[in-house]
Amino acid sequence: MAEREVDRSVSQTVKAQLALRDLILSGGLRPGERISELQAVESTGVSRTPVRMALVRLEEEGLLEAIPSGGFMVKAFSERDILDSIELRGTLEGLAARFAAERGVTARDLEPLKECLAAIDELLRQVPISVDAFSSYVALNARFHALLTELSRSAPLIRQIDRASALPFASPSGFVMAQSALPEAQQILIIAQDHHRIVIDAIENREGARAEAVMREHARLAGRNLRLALRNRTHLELLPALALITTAATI
Amino acid sequence: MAEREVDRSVSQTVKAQLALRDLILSGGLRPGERISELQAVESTGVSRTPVRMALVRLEEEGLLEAIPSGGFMVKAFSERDILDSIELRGTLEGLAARFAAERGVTARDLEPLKECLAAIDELLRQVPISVDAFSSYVALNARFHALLTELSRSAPLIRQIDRASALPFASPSGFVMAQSALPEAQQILIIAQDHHRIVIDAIENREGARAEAVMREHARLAGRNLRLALRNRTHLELLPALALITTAATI
DNA sequence: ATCGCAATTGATGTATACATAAAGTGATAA
DNA sequence: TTATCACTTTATGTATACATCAATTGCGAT
Repeated sequence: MAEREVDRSVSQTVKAQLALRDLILSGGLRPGERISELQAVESTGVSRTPVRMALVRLEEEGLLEAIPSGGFMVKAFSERDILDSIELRGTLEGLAARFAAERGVTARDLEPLKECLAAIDELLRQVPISVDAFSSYVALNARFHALLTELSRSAPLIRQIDRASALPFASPSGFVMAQSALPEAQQILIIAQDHHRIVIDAIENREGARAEAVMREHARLAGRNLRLALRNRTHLELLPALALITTAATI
Repeated sequence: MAEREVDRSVSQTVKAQLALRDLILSGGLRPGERISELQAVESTGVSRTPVRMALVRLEEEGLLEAIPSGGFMVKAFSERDILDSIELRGTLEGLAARFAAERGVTARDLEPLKECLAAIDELLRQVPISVDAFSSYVALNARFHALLTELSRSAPLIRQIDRASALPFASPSGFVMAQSALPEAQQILIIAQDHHRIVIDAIENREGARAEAVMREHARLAGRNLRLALRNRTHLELLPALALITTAATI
């Protein structure tokens, strides 16, 4: 099989999973539409077995829904679903922050978090934030959230947060890029960074309730971003997962 | 293939999943032990394809862990892992209760919940609680928690709670049976039922914070049950999932 | 013209064969 | 006696063939 130069270092299953996820998030499949395995075989270039594996994993991931009679379809999400998913993530991250505060962390544990904080501070120093700076922010923000989650030292919680953040519109950086065209952008990033600073301070001082509350509020910034982006209808193409949102307008 | 009368109404995948889950929870496989697919084929009587499907689903369920070089092994849990899983479920159920309170529910929505409440009241009226009554309680308790979760009317949250409760030791009724031999049994059930009553009252009065707090505390009863059962080492055989707990003693 | 039944088509669920990679074992050399 | 290398065995990952079930379409009867 030399029809194309495939990277044999990754398994066919992973390849199918990535290809199908991209296809779904890019809107190649409409919500509610049944995904035919044969059609998926054609799209991905792998055989049915890894395709089936990928479909099962994407269902667990939340992007697909099992059809009772068999097979899978693309899941549809309402705006409420997305806001709930964000609130859910905030609740879980709040629990992680509380665990970290209550159980205590060492100065060494906080080091990478504080480096992240400083790097974001550096980014926000430029007054008109460039698009490149937004991309850097997304990466740093994702790193900060991952480190904070690990600070809980709770494997079950880390696992659950990862699963809750798997949905792209529920992830900590899901709607940051949507801000890049908004005038409120800089203010929102400054507020978010203040949340970051506060949660670290609360954890250092072992203030569990404060750490939990601020992380909950922090997540709600993503909800504000979503509503702003939907209302202004600006740069919606920057939000890949928006193809899955079923609004009254699209029906 | 007439070697045994198999129920063809359920899929082979489901059959394999149930059989393997029972095998794991009953301690047939030791934590950390690699699950051979061929061995699983022998145990379940189905072919490799549905076995592989079942293994993937059990991994997503949290009972198995993927081995980097391929295949799966039985996951090991510490006592801390289990307590964290319970706290996690309590946090999610608390969020569900808060959603229900804040968004409001109709009297019709609460009807089945109150019937559940009354049925449990009836059960607790007998002074020495029989083992049968404990079994009935487990069923009613599971129903109450499921109904309460649905009261949130949030599909993403319901989904996440189901996933968090999939681990048997994290489920609302995971450690109830362990109480059946304890003298504190009746008191704990009375306290639990009081929590049930309070959360309904809070939801009716749209007291979101109260509903959330009481559900969090309610989940912690399961943690108390676990610690009691582990300390007394009594009727541990009633707790199927205990085979997965890696304590200092078992190493 | 419409409703119902049957047949055909196409889907998924399952089984198995094959290839590849990893792990374990044995032998040989230091 | 121990360590290393090679070989064998066995595992998983993948592909494909087959069976079964559901859905759709077409034909016939009312």
